[in-house]
Amino acid sequence: MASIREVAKRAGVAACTVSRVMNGTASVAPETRKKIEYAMRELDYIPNELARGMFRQRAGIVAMLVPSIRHPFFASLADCIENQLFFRGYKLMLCSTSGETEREREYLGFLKSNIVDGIIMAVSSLDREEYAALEKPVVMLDYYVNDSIPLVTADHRMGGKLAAEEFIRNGCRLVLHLCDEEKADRVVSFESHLELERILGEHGIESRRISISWNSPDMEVYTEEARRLLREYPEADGVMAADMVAAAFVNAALESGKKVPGEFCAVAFDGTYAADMNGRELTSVVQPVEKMAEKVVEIMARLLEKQRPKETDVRIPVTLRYGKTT
Amino acid sequence: MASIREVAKRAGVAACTVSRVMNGTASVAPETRKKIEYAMRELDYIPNELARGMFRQRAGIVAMLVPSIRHPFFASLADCIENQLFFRGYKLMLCSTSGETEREREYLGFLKSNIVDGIIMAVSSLDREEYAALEKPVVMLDYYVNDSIPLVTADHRMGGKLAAEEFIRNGCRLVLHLCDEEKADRVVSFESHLELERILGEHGIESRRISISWNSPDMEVYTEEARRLLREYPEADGVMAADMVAAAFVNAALESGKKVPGEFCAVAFDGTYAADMNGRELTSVVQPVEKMAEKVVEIMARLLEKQRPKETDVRIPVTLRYGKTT
DNA sequence: TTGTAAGCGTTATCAC
DNA sequence: GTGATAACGCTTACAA
Repeated sequence: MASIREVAKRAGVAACTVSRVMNGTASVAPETRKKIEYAMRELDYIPNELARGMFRQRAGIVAMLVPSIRHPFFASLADCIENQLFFRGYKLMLCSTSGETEREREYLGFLKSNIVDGIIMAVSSLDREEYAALEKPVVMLDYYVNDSIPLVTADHRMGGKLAAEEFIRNGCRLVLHLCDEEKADRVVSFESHLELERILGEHGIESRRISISWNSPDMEVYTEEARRLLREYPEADGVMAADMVAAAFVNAALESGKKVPGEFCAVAFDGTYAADMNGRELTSVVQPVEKMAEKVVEIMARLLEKQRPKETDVRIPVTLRYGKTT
Repeated sequence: MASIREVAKRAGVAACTVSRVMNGTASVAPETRKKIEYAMRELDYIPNELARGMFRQRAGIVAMLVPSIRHPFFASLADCIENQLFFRGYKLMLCSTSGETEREREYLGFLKSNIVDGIIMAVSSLDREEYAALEKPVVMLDYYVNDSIPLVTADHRMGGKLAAEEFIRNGCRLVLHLCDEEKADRVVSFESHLELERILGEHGIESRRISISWNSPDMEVYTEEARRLLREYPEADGVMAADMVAAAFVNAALESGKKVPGEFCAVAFDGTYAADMNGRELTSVVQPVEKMAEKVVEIMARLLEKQRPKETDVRIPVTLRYGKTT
């Protein structure tokens, strides 16, 4: 691997001049430039980004922490984010915590080690203090830390409202809604559940909040759980849950002879391709993944350039997409 | 960010002694060690990996190139690979080419720029020569380049055989099978199609090979295409395709009043969670993602350590999982 | 056991 | 317009 000095020697100039040609940081005589460009081509010279990064103290890499890459929602989001980062010249390091707190912590350490320049958090199992202490570019998805750490999230309250209204329109009497475990009350997405409960309550409709872990998406597990819950709540006639879980419920309901819709309604939360996979497309609250990715990366880019982000609390409207389950 | 020199100054020693403590590269007097460890803690010192990488000429990062992160198969594979890399102290940079050749080429450049130490290719739209010219750790999934670039792949021939036998058992007469575009004949996965055709042919069963692009998985597109093809081949009574595509076919077939199975059979290739999402789980040829990831990373790790890999052509057996579509 | 000095490959500063 | 020189933070001879 040719170094800048070898190129310089070959072109009969000093290393810094080669650098100037590459970066256009100063004017170089046309003739000198020619010689240098020739030498570069001849040696098939490619600058060493590791050395550049070392000098500038930046790696050009942004990490994204997710519970599991396989999860359709995070996979979709990661895809969009990678794309946005790419256009701005950053690379994506994708880190799967598998729901392990220790692993999340280890990944966070990448910031201090200068392995990455910033982190996008699509997972959050630590205490606020730990995130607050990072003092480096961090953008949270779905988890409020404090006013100085930007937050981007879908408008979950609105999602809960849209779902509730749909259940009401469908005349449901008992709606199950599944959220992510105990820590649920720390994330913004929990608002959809609160809002759902509130509105349904106002209309005299019952609801049951149920915890489920979805660190690693597995239809078999979900389906088994859905069957169990439908046995436990035989009068349930509605469910709100993440795409795959909602799909599992629809399958289980059909299995047990219920009509969907009619006797059982489902509203999928997220609205990724997973909500479409079922023969009957699921009615879903769609998180605008693309737009979220744009916002996240826009903010991250500003932070990386040491600028203050334009917004630090972005709530992006969701929409209700009508499918065949309500 | 404290540097090693600051730690050294604080502990009243030279920088190299601090380095020795961190890396255990030489014996250090217990007392000195104490002082250094104390200073490190006091300054909250974390070594700068960028500088370390620069010295060792390695980033500690492996890139994986995929057509789309969202695709269930690649998402699953990436998840396992990230996990395997993590245990060996490497990080994963996930790169989505979106099917664009130029973008693939740009990502490959990461090797020469020292941005990553190795690349795992789950995509391949370039000519063999370009891969052969890389001269750095590269492991191919599903695409044979030459004997010196290791290849890991599921045994697609076996997959084709298993699928064919299943169609035969089901008494199918015309089987559609969908593969990825023109370049299809360059990847090992194409063998499943050849084998399917061969065996079906031997049994006097017709088959049609159909090209489809799946760079970005989209159920709507697939379903529309499935409907169209079922209209074009009304006598079709079997299909082999990637999970999501197979699911789309099952949905379309049911829509058009066919019984599944009975009048129409489907064998999904891949067997990710996507094959389970449909209420009727799809009969599928399961690629052992976990095992593939293990092999890939094992080989990559050896290459990164400048050792010769134990195997350079790994074909991992697939299995047939019985679902409700045959 | 420890320190000095050089170097990894790049770029910025300051002369000339 | 160009070249020396130093610096980014770390590690490894080589010396002491």
